[in-house]
This record gives sequence, C-alpha cells and structure tokens, in this order.
Amino acid sequence: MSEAPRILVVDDDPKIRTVVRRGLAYEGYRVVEASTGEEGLDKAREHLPDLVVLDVMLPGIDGLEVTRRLRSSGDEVAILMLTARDEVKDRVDGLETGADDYLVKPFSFEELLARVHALLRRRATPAGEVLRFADLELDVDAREARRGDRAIELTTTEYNLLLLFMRHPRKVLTRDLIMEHVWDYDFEGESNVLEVYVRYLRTKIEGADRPRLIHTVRGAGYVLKE
Amino acid sequence: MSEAPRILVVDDDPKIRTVVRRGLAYEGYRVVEASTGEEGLDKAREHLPDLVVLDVMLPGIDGLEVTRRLRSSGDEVAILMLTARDEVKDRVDGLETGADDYLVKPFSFEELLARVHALLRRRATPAGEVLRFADLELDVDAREARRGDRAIELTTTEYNLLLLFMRHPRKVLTRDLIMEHVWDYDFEGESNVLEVYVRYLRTKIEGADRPRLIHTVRGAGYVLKE
DNA sequence: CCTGGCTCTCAGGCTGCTCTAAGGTTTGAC
DNA sequence: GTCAAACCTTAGAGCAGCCTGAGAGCCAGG
Repeated sequence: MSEAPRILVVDDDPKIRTVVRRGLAYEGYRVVEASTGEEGLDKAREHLPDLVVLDVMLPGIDGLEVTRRLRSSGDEVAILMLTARDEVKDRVDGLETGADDYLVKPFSFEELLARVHALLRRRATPAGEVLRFADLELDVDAREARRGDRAIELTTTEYNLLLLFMRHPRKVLTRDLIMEHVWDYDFEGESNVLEVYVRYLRTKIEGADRPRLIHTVRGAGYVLKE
Repeated sequence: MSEAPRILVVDDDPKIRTVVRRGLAYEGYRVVEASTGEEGLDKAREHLPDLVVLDVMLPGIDGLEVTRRLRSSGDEVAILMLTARDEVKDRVDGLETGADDYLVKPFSFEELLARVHALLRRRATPAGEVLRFADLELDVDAREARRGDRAIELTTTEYNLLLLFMRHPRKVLTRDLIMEHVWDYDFEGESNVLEVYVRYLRTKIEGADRPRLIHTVRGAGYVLKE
C-alpha cells in the first residue's frame, strides 16, 4: 500500500479530535475526522482508512454499533476503541464486537500513539494471510497470486492493486480512491496508468478461459466480483 | 543466525512481561513483547524470534491457539508455554499442540532462564538437523549445504543467510529483515553487501544446470522457492 | 611478516518495471 | 444513427533497483 497510513478519528468531543488529529498528522499520518457515528461510517466507506480511532460514546449510532456495522459489511479495518474510565463492560463488548484494541480515557497522546503504531504494524505484516475470492488466492507472505493451481507472479504495483481489490471485494472502488491508495498522489492531470495496470492484472489473473473478475463500472471505477 | 537470540514474550499481565523482559534483556537476549494472542502472532511473523515465551491464558486467541496457528503455518520456532498451577490439562494440551516445553506459574526467573537456555541450546545445535527444500539440503551440524550429491562448503555469512532462507521457504524476506537477521545492524547508509552474498550463494547452490532457488522480488526482497 | 580466506566496497552494466502516449473500441445520450 | 466521453490496448522510453567483477581491508595461522 502507499506511503502514509490513513487514520479516521471519530469522536464527538472537538477537543479530543483536534489533539488526536494534530498529533497524528505531525507523525506523518493522513487523518480524516468525523463527529458522529453516521459520519464515521460514511468516511470509512469513502476513504478506506487503515485504522479507525473510535469513541464508544457517540450521539446516535455509538461506537459499538459502528464497529458492528463495519464488520458486518466485511470491512476488516483496524479499530482502536476509546472508552471512559468505568466502562469496563464497553471494553469487553468492544473487543467482542470486533475492535482490535482499546484505550481508557483519559489517555496521554503517547499512549495512543503506541497503540496506533502497534495496530498498524500488525496490519502492515498480516499474519501469514491468504486472501481468497472465488478461485483466486493472494498469498501475502509469498507476494504471489494463484488461480486454480496456476501460480501467478506479480510486480509490486500489480500486487498493491490486487491487494486493494481483495481487501474490498464486491465493493466498487472509484478511480480516485484507487489512485490515492496505490499511487499515493492526488492526480489532477490525465494519466491512464490505472487502466494500464488493470489490464496487466486482467491478463495475468483472467487467463483465456477463466471468467472475468475485475469489472469496469463505467463512470465510477472498478469492482472485484464474479 | 546473528549474535543475540530473539525472544518473544506473550503475556497479558504487564508485571510478568516486565520482569521477563528485563531479565532476559539483562542476559543479552533481544526481547519483543506482546500482550494478546493476535499481537503475538503478528510479532512472531515480523521478528522471526528464536523462541516464544507464551502464556496459555490470553484474551482473544489463547496460547494453545497461537501455538496451533504458528505450527500450521510451518513455523518451527521454539515455544515455552506458561500455565497456571492447576491447568494440568492445558500443559498436556500445550505439548500436544506443538509447544516444546512448559513452566507452571508462579515460577522464579531462574527457572525460566534455565528452560530458555535449554531450549535455545537444543535449537542452536539440533541433533543432526538437516533442513531441506526442493533438492537442496542444509546440514546444520556440518554447516554444509548439499544439492543433489554435490557437497557445498559455505562461509559463515553464506551459511547464516542460507539458514534464514531455509527456515522460511516461500516467504518473501525483505531486505531490511535480512539485514537485521544476518548482519545485525540497522544499516543507515547504502550497502550492497546483501546483493553480493545472494550472488555468492547463487553461484554456489545454483550450478549452471540447476534451476534458480533464490528469486529476486524487485522492490521487496528475496524469496526461496522453486 | 607473509599468506590465504573472508567480508565488504565500489563503479559500471543491465534488466525489467513503471508510466506515457497515441490510436482504437465500447458505451450511452440524444 | 451520430457523437462525445470513457475506457482499452499496445508499444516503447527512461530509470530505479539489482547484478556483476574486481579488488581493498582485515584477521588468523603459520
């Protein structure tokens, strides 16, 4: 994936948002904010962050529900839950609901940063993961794809692109989003590099006979589906 | 492998982690910590330790499951399991699941150290261990490789490098990881010593006719595979 | 002090990956 | 049917990343 990890901060307290945003931005992360559960869900869908810092207590949809919905929609983004001192039950619920770690308020920024680092590191080196979709496999250890029993070598960019698709199957990824995630720049001018790489991937993973997996959605982007 | 053995300590009790970490660090080991099963698995993949000190009781994925997953992914790292006094069943389960030794809580640090030494010693000179991959063999006793029936002498660095590859076949090892494990320093400036040694190994183990075993993964590192 | 083996540096060469560019094809609106 | 926009395809230039060969520095043993 591209350079700086993306972090979504969801908290209704503007003070906490500001502190966390500034601190994380200073560390080089790209930060997006949301103040409600609904907004958090939207921004998560829009930006596909690598990590969500999520307050449990939120007006409307609370943190537990946000977690639940993200997970039930197949999103495996890392979630760091923030809980008030005595909400021990929340913490347990949070982990059960699908959060990856939690932090009790009040916390120092350094504490937060330590957890953030730990979670992102875990994500950067996923545990011997083999992603699967239909008859397509992506072996993260070997950086190798496989369809049926045919091993497929991938270049770095091809691998990054396929990884993005495999992590968000059946979800239409806009061109902008893909460009940001795989190429790491807000491309203003024209470039058809994305189309070129989609083609490279297609020719590699969709051998003559096999059905198409990466579909074009005209005017929107691409989607991985049968 | 390089100088000081790496030990991963997985326990959710910060007190135990601290005591064990300090003690082992004082003995000259390089220690990495984790507080949950997930984190333990991740750090194991990331740092490739020589030994894991693993508590059975962990929130989320427990010690038995961690062991199971490490073993099922082909990791043969030494595992020292920590169990509470009355969890006799755990101890049995632990050994069956793939742990190499166990220790009943509470224990003195000296007891722990003794087991650690024993496991690492056993691991350092595994009685007649011969690693195999494809038609390549690495005799750990003789520090000698063999392909087909041709014996191959290796220098120390060549041996360390090949050992790392043989212990993690089909896994792409990043340049940074290799540098840390074989050369033991966080190299700041530029150096192509790794490339040079890969070449030495290649010319020794990939005689003219034989197919390539150490493959370059451009932009990532190297991988041992057919 | 010399020798031989091992480690590492350096400079130049080469490969294959990335991206551009230019023309071709499909799609959907009218 | 016509047209423009969106997307596809192909070829190739440029260059970062890796490879290669030669040799300097170092240390242990004689």
